[in-house]
Amino acid sequence: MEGNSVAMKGREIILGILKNGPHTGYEINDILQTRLNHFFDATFGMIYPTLKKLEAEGLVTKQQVTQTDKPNKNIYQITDTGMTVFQKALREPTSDDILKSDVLMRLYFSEDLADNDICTFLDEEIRRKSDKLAALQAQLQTWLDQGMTETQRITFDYGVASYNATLAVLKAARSKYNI
Amino acid sequence: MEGNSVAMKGREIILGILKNGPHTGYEINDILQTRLNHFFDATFGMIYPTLKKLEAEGLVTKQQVTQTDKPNKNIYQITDTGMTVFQKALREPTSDDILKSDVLMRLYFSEDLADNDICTFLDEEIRRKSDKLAALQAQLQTWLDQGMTETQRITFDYGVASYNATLAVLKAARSKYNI
DNA sequence: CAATACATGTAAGTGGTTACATGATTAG
DNA sequence: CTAATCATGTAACCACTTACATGTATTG
Repeated sequence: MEGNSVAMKGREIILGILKNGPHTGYEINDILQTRLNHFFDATFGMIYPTLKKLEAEGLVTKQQVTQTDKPNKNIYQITDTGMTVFQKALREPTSDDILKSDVLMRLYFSEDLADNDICTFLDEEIRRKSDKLAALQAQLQTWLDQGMTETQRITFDYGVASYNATLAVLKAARSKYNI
Repeated sequence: MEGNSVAMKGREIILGILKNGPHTGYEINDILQTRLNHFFDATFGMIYPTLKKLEAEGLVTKQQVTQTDKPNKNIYQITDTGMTVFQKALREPTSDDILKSDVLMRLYFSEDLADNDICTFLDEEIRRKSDKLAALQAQLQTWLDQGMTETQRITFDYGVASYNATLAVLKAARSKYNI
């Protein structure tokens, strides 16, 4: 039906982040939540087990750091093997993106719903997307200061454009209801 | 961290399609691939087992139809219990949408990639999105003729807007490379 | 005095995906 | 002769998700 390419998964994505310097699981989550949030979802429940597996496979190494004022932490660093694995994955053919929108699904099926309910859905989504757009835009300057590649800029612009375009449709739809 | 709402899954989505009339698994796939394609991914490997579970739970009933010119088929119809389950799910609080973009991921990490490789990624994605946009727009008239609700129109407009906005960013990025 | 930032992990579950298996008819 | 349309299913796998468990220091 489609090509047999396989998307980069948590494994490769964590390797990619580690490629630019050693990090803790907590920091990896932070990067994922702020800069990649509009095209990837991360949870600690995925990050820590993946880091453990990566270490067992020899793709990363762990360094334990004892801290007195804060909890102890584990700093992970990518190995040469890890680097090779990542570089190979990066060059595979790309695969289709995957979008699952619960709100669009509700709208699709909402013919027997009251206008009031539909407006609640729309309002919720407008709020959510506005917040995400604001969060993304808020850290552009920091990102630029810390070093943003040209291709990372594309991912940023993509996010902003996507949020703006979909927000416009959502708001236009919302304005047709007198509630 | 976030609300505890749970998105509608394959189960509820199939019930939703069956709510508007009986269908075979094959037809359900068709609807999903054409009208909901931009916000939901369906495969036969998910549809048939789900239909089986739904039948076991008494939410749908199966009617076997023997055909001579084509393979036999099973027509599924929603039951009253199925209807109740669906209507309840529809009224739950909505949850965040989920986007996983392999291409944006590659772009994010592509600093050590040659311009040539980046262009390949961009071209692939432009092609894919153009095709999907064309496919979506191509069946607007059929959809309107067969009966499109106002809220379904929102999901259509959302798709078109999203494709157009992201295509614009992709094309602008592509035009910066002289390849 | 509550929330947030810092920090790491496990166990159980699940909602799928991928690959395989089968096969007739029709259109180009 | 090839591809597409019609049509249904299973088995194995797996990458996560959800929920739980634990704790300090700082900020408002």
